[in-house]
Amino acid sequence: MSAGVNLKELAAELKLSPSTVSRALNDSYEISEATKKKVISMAEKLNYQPNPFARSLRENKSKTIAVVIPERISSFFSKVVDGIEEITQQYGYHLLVYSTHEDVDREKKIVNLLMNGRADAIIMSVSSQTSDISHLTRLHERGFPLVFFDRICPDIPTTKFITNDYESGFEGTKHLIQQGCRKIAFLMLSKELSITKDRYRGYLDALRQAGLSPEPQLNITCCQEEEQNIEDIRQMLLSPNRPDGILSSVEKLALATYHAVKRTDLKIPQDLKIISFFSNLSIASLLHPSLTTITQPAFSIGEECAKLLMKKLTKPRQPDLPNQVISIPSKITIRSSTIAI
Amino acid sequence: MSAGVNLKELAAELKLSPSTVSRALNDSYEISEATKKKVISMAEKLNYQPNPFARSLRENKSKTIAVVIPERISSFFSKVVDGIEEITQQYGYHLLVYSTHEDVDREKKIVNLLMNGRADAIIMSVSSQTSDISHLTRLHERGFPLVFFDRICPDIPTTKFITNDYESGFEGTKHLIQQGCRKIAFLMLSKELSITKDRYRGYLDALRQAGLSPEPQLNITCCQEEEQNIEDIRQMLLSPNRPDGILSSVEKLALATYHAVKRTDLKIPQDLKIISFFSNLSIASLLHPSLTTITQPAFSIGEECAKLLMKKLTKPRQPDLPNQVISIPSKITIRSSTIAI
DNA sequence: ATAATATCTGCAATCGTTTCCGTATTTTAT
DNA sequence: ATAAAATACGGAAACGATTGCAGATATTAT
Repeated sequence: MSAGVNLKELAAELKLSPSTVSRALNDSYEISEATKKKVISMAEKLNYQPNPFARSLRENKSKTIAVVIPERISSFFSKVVDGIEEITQQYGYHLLVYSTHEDVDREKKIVNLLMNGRADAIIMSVSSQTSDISHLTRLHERGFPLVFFDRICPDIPTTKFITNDYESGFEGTKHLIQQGCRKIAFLMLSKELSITKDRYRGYLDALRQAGLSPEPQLNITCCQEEEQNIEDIRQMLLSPNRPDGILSSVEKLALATYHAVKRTDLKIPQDLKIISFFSNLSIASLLHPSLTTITQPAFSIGEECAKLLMKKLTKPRQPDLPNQVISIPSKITIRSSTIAI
Repeated sequence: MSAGVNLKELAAELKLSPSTVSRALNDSYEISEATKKKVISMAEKLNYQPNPFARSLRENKSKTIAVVIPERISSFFSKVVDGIEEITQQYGYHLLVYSTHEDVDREKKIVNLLMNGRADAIIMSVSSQTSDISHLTRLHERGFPLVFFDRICPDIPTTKFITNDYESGFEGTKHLIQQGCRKIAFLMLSKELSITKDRYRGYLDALRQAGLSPEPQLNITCCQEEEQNIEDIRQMLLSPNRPDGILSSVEKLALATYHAVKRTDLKIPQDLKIISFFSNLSIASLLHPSLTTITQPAFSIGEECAKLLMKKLTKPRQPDLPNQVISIPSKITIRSSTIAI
C-alpha cells in the first residue's frame, strides 16, 4: 500500500543490521558519524518512513492527542482546536478530533473508545448533558492524562483551563445595569455546566449589589432545537414581565435572541439590551445592531492546554497534571446592543 | 499507563492460549460457543481493550481517516467534517483533522507526514495557494486512497465531490441581473482554485447571455488579512466604476463586503445587491439586510465522501476510487440583499 | 475395531520498530 | 606490554495482536 521501504530493507541495502540503522537514524552516540551520514542519505534516497504503529507499539505512545468538543460549528471551539494544533504540530503530534454533538451518550462512547490508548491524552469540554461523570473519573483514575477547558468537571483532580467566568458574568451584568437595565434575563445552555454556574453566580452577585432581585422566569435554558430556543425567548419577550436586558452565556442564544427580537416589535437597544459571551467577532460587529460581547481567549486556551500536555508528554519524568484551575481573562467589547438611549 | 489487560493476560486468566482467546473474540467458527461465552464475559470483566497499534501493525490498516481542510473556523468545513464523522463513526473509524490555514507549505508537510500510513485514506480540500500539486500526485500514484471535495484537483484521477459550482455561479449572477444589476463584481479566494474557475465561468456565461461584458476591475481576489479585504472592497465601492451587484464565491468575502459597505454611504440592496456562497444560514438571515445565499450541501458532501471511502476500505476487494466528479446541488435562498427596490 | 472426519485448541511466526546484551576492535592508562 | 576503557556494530528479544499449521480429542462411518 504505502510504497516505502522498511527498516530491514533499508538495512539490507546498506549492508548493516537493522539495529545499527535504527540507532543511526535516532542519532545514537553509539554510531560513528560516517555511518550516520551514509544511513541518513540512503534513507532519504529510498524515502524511508518509519511505521508509526510499530513505533507506537514498541514505545507505548502514539504521538496523538484526542480533542473532544461538544460541537464543531462554533467559532469558539474551532479556535480552541486551532490553538491546540498550533502547539502540538510543533512537537509532531497528531490530533484526533471528536464531536459529541452535546450528547452525553456519544461522549461516553468516545471516551471509552479512547481508553485503549489510541491517544496519549485527551483535551475536552464536556457536553451540556453531562452530569454523570463516571466515564471521566474512570479515565482519570487509570492515570490517563486528561485536561479540561471551558466546560470543566470541577470534581476531577486535574488541570482545567477556563476564562474568568464569574467576573465576566459579574461585569457583563453590571454593564447592563449601568446602562439602565432593571430586569435582566440570563440565558444558558444547561444548569449543570460549570460555565453556567460560574457565570450565573457573577450575574446574581451583580444583581444583588445593585439591589435587584433575580426572577426565576427570566432564566432560560437552551434546548437543542434552534427554533424552539427562538420561540422560548420570544415568549419571554412578549410576557408582561419581559426583561429589559439579557446576559447570554452562550453564543447561539444571543443569535436566537436576535431572531426572536425580529419577530416582535421590540428594538435593541431601546427596549432590550443584550450582551453575550461570543467568539465570532467579525459577526458580532455585523449584527444589527452590533453586539456587545464578552470574548473568551479561545486560541490561547487551546495553546495553554496543549503546552501543558506537551510538557508532560515529551519531557522524561513529569509529575501528574496538577489539580488546578487556570483562568485566562475574557475581554468585554461594548457595541451598540447595550448603548443607553 | 492505560490500565487494561492484554490478550496474553486475559488468556492466562482463562487458562487458554492467546490464539484461542483472539479467535473467540473475533467470533471464529473454530471456537465452541461455550468457550466464546466464557472468553467474552471475562474480557468484559477485566475490561480488555485490544491494543490498536498491535492490530494496525498486523493488519496494516489503522481504521483512521485523515481530513485536511484549509480552515477550521468555517461553517462550511465544519459541517463537512460533521458529515464525514457521522458515517465513519458508524464503522468505528477515527478522524485525524488537520488545518492547512490556506498555506500550501503546511499542506505539503501534512500530506508528507500522512504518507507513512498513519491514516488509511485522506479526504481533503486544497488550500487557496495550492497550484503545484506534486505532493498530491505522488500520494495518489502510490495508491493512497484520496478523495477531494469542494476545492478539488481536477488533474488527479480520483473521485471528487463538489456542488454544482458552474450552475450556481450562473444562476446567482442571473438572479442579480434579473433584479436589475448591470455591473456585477466577482469576489474570489484565488484564481487557481477549482471552485473559483467553475463559479467564474457561470458568472461569465450569465453576463454574456444578458449582453453584459465583464470588467477586470470588478474582480477581487481575497488575501489572508480580513482588514485588507475590507479595504479592497471599499475602494472598489468608492470608485466611479463601482458595481451595483456582487457575486461572492466565498463566505468570508460576503462578510467583508458587509463591513466595507458599513464604511460607505451605500445601502444594500438599494445601491448594491449581493449574493454569496454561504453556509451559515442562521447568520445569513440575521445580517442586515439579510443575505441572499447559495448554500452548499456541506453535510451531505461530507457524508458522501465518507460513504465512498468506507465502502472501499471495509469491503474485501474493492476497485480503485473511480476518476469522476460527483456534484450535489446547492440551493439558492433569496433574502433581502438582492431585492429590487 | 479401525479409519476418517469433525471439532476444538495451542504453538509459533509475523507485522516493523527499539533496545538490552554481547562482542570485536581500537584507544588510553599504567 | 598488558589491562582497562571506549567505540562501533550485530543478534535477538520485546511490544500485542492475528493466523497458518498442526495436534488432540470426540464423533461418525465402514
